[in-house]
Amino acid sequence: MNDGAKNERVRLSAEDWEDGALALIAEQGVGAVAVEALARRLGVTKGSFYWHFRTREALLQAALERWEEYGEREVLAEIERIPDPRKRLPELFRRVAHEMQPHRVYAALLKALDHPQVIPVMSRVSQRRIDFLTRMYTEAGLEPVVALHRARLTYAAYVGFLQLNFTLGLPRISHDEFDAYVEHMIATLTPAKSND
Amino acid sequence: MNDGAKNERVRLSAEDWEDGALALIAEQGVGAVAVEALARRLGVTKGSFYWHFRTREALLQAALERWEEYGEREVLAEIERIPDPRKRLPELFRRVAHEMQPHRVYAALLKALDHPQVIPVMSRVSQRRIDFLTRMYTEAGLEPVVALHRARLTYAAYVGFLQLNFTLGLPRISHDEFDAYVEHMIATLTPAKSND
DNA sequence: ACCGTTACATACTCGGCCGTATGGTTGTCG
DNA sequence: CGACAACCATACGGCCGAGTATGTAACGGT
Repeated sequence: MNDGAKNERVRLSAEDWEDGALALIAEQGVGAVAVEALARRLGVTKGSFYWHFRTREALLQAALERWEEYGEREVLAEIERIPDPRKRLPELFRRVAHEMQPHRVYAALLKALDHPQVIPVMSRVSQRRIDFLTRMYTEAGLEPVVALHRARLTYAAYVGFLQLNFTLGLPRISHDEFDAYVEHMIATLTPAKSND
Repeated sequence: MNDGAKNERVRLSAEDWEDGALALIAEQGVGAVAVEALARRLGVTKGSFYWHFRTREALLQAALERWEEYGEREVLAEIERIPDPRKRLPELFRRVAHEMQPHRVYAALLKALDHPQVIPVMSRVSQRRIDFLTRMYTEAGLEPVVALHRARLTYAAYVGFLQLNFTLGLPRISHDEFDAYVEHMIATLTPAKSND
């Protein structure tokens, strides 16, 4: 079917531009998504771009929606397959902690919350994730109200961690120390095994 | 002495421009700090600006350093005067939770971490605050390593909260619910009173 | 009263980036 | 093999914001 070779002189599709935009966002932030720059990056010129998209805004919109679509999904589904509800959250934390790539886009979008286009996207994504955490905490035995607060706290810690660590480069934490930090998080934020 | 009337046609000083820049940052973000816009806001023109500063970058630099200088200071000092170490952190949390103004600049700067000038400033400020938290946790009875992790977690939660709540406007949390959230944070992150 | 310094106005240049216009090339299908 | 559509290049117009050049008004000291 559609062979997806992305190198050499093949004609581009709208999706190629969207992927390119997302790559640029991950590397240099939303502000770096300029038409001519992206065109050079893809080995073509503006003329091509304005055939696929009416405006730069349209590209950003499409790219963001594409990212929102293709986000999480697998991870959360796998977590829900774990039978013991109390083992889900620790597993989720460890899983999330050891993938770096998906976070780069999210972190870049956090830095770009002045651009009005990204706000609704980030709102929806964050809200869904907090809802998911709330469910997990509830099923792990917390009262509904407590679960909601704990979910917010957890997700805030996640967001803040992203900012502090690879946006700011706070003293390059070592790999072992990072693992210890994750375990500390689990111990602090996760309901203890013996509890009700 | 120096009458500080900021209205009407008085001559401006460099500090006035810096304060104006900080106000603009708090309201519309770092990107909104444009020379001509700021000049209009102050009732003058560019001509004035380029007398006080060599470049726009210089203004930003000065404004950021001014903010870094005039930051926290009183709050942290007051906290340290509380005799019982275990009562300090809860008090700090409640204090911080009920001031909104100082956070606006910090939140705006979080959204502006693509601008290379703000990164070192934010790094220093964040690092100092984490160090402070680490000391507080240690004095409250935590092991040094645990205290460091807990401090990072706490500060990450703070940063994340800012992003999620008045950068994104996640479902406008009510005042009462917010207080409950803060108490939940204290209960979760603060060493229990009976413990060692 | 004068004069230099401080503070500001006005009018320009210049570069970056968006968007448009138009013409050329590469496919593919009857 | 011609024709129509998909895809791209080149060239241009225009806005916006930074920075420069230069002239001018207020002030403070002597």
